[in-house]
Amino acid sequence: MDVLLAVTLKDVAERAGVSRSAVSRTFTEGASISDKTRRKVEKAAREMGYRPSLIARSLATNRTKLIGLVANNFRNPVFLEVFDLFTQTLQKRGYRPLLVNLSTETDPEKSLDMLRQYRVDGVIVATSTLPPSFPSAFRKAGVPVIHAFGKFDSHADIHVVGIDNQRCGQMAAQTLFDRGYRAIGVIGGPQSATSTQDRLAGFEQRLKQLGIEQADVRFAHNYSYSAGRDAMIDLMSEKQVEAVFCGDDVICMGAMDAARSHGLSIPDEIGFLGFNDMNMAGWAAYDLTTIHQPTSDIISSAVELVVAMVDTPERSTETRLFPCSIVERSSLRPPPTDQVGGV
Amino acid sequence: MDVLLAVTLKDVAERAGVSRSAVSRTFTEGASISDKTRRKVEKAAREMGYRPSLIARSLATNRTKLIGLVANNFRNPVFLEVFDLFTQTLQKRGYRPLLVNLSTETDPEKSLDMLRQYRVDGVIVATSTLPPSFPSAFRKAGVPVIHAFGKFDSHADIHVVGIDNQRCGQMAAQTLFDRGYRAIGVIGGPQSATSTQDRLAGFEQRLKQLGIEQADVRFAHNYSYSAGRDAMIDLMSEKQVEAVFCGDDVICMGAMDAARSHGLSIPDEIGFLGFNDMNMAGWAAYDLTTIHQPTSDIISSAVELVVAMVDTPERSTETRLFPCSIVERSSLRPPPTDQVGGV
DNA sequence: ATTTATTTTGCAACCGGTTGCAAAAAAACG
DNA sequence: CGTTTTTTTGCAACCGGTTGCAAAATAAAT
Repeated sequence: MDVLLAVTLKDVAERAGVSRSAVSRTFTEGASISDKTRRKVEKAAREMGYRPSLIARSLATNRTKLIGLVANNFRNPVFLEVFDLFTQTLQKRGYRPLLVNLSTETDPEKSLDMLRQYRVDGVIVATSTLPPSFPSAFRKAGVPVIHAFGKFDSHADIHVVGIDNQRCGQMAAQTLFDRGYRAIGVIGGPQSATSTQDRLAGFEQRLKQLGIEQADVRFAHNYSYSAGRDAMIDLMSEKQVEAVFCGDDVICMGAMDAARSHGLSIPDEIGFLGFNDMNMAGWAAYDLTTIHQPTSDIISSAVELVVAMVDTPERSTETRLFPCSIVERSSLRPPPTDQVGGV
Repeated sequence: MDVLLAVTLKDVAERAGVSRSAVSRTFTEGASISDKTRRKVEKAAREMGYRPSLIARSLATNRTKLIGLVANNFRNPVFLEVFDLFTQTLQKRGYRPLLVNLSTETDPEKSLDMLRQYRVDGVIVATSTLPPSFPSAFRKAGVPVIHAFGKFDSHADIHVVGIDNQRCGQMAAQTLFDRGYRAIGVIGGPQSATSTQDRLAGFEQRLKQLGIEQADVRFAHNYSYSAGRDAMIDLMSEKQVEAVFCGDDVICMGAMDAARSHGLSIPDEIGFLGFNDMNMAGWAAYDLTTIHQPTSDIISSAVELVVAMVDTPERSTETRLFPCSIVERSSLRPPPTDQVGGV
């Protein structure tokens, strides 16, 4: 049998013949302790297999080194990258992610409550499908919070790290226009998502500026292949478009397969523009031209910010936006080559 | 400004005019408390926005309600389902997952240590690419541990929940044989993964029993599309096979695309059998015939078991295996129809 | 109305650390 | 060497809860 009762500070102190404070200080960064006692303590600790209890420390210091990570979109492959990056980045800084899965939770209040009870040092809300009121609730509770992938708001009382969705929508419209597409469809993400709304707004605005017909719009009811396929089937049943701008790569893949089953070839008969540039976008079966969202920038920035807020809770609200860019593959006609001197 | 200092037990007790114990009991399941005081306390608590500190409770009860969730495979889409299910299942039972990302961690000991310091109530190690010695380390430290997707061992000192990989390998071989494939290739997952080894062993054993040529084997160096593609390119350069059994659906998709770029059509000229039956396997561009791994059974069982172990740490070691099954799609020739009375 | 059994309550110790403060020890100074 | 300054140390209180125990209050039985 093994040590079931954890060895405590007191045990080590007794063995090393010092006070409990001395042991505590040995394991506290920057505390005043002589080399001699430190060595004594470390020896005793090693021999007994002592590890300080972060729970007890948290209670005393009022810092848990836990960061809540709230998401409601577990089935979308972008979240693989998101989780991977979040966990790694937090880990590197000595923090731990406490995951909250909101995908089925009926009552977001519940999880807010849960995170508060665990006294997390901060929260990162990583979703664009929750209303800003949700992250706000944390702020009201005095918990540092970042809304990653969120909407930046004029009244902005919470930190946002993400992209300018409206500008991305404009970029999408311009891209399709430049390649000669005129009859255009859109398959957005869930209509309630702020990212969907903003991208669509930018998209339509630019189309208008360019003076072409407004796009035919559908919304996928979630970020999934089948939702994309269904939306595309619906779109095709009603209108013939030359290109489709999708609000997410997975949705786009579903839409592409729907188009193919309908006998259309990509990009000759119909073009597709995705969003996110997730890993799979490069897979040969789709080889998707898409708008790259700088996920890893967003995440490291969000982590950096939330960690900084732990020490300066009242820093003024910031919005950090990163630029998106087109990733050229083969689901759209190529851009016109700039023939110098050509007419 | 809002309440920055959290309301404590004492504050509520004073306001309600009762002792601290009374407040504590109000928030403790099954404690002895009269309805009258409970109501008084609840009223005061509500008015002050009191939420018990789980940190303090953990310290006093020696239970954190945290379950460590260790994985090293964040980029494989199966893990979307895994995370989604794990977090939800734990949440439902009042536990929280404390995520550990081992994908880049050079030293697994570090994270073990971290989890111990947080005094997690239990650990679920969800990977087949770590040696059994890793979960064992938790056990030695007196922390309940489950190895999900792990290898069940004869000397089995840790609980394993997963599948019988060897039997699955046999099933794969039999399936390919039944459909008339004779020149067969295998693209396994990473060679060091126990799941890879076991499946391969079962596969080869069955081929031998069936008296056909041994398979040509390659290993993908990780669970990724590109690793699958590379392995397939390598395989094709050396030998012409009629069908390939892949150790994972993502690997399989990479392999399929490699075959297609090589001009082969699926399933007419080459067949593919995947593993896992992840969501994407049903996507039209691949439509993969694959072996279904009952992920959700494995996960709910693992959670159930780890939670049970919190109360009975010394329950005897269990191995829980769930059956796999073939999911018929279109990447393999159809099975021979059983012509009654036929020759 | 007593006596007895049951339920509810508060006291106080404890969980395992941290930290301000003053005393003790060590180092620097004259 | 004695003094002054700096560093190290231990004491004791605290973080915010839980819980065994005995006293107090209530309910049941006689």
